[in-house]
Amino acid sequence: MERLTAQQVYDRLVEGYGKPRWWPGTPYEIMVSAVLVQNTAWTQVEKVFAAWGEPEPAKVLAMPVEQLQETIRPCGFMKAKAATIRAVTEWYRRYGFDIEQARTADQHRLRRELLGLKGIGAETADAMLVFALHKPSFVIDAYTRRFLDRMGYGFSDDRQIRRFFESGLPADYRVYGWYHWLLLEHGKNHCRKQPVCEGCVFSEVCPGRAL
DNA sequence: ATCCCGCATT
DNA sequence: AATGCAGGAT
Repeated sequence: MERLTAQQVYDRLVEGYGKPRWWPGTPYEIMVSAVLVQNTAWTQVEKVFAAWGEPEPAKVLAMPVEQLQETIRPCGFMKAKAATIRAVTEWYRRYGFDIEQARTADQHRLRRELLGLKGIGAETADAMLVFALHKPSFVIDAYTRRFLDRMGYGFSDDRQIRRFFESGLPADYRVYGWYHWLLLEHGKNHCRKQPVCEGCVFSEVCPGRAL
């Protein structure tokens, strides 16, 4: 059975969901919200920023940890996430809190540095790389895995998934970011745990379809 | 595989 | 009362 290429999947997602959106906020907000949203609904992140305003890295480092914990409480895991936000902010300080300076660094070096921070796993690191640091490092999340699994690609680990996307697309961080947003939207609307296959743009080619 | 946390939804 | 949510660490 012939499977769609990464580019064909992308084109079909655009048909289904229209022009992709982008991760909202300033680069530092994006990095902070990437931590806050871990295993947490996006509405909780919005709640935190509505009360917090725009977070500034220098102020975060000057803030007592308990205050930071209280600020992010609605997102859960407050102790762990507060420590991670501090770690990310201290990492950012190495680049003078200057996103342009950080962007001049090598992509794989940045990825290794982020993965070295406690509380930053592959998914969060890649989200930061794409949306804040503008590096083409494909974000692989639970939605992505479930979609590919249902579509019958048969990938057994994230390395294979990464190769599928990164060798099948232009190395453009914008495409990676849009793609991630589209997969997220698809996972929320159709390719859920309990799939909603009516109206899915992949329904004729998906072996996992439930019709 | 299991536990971690807070909040919305059902 | 139970489940689920842009995960990560052990």
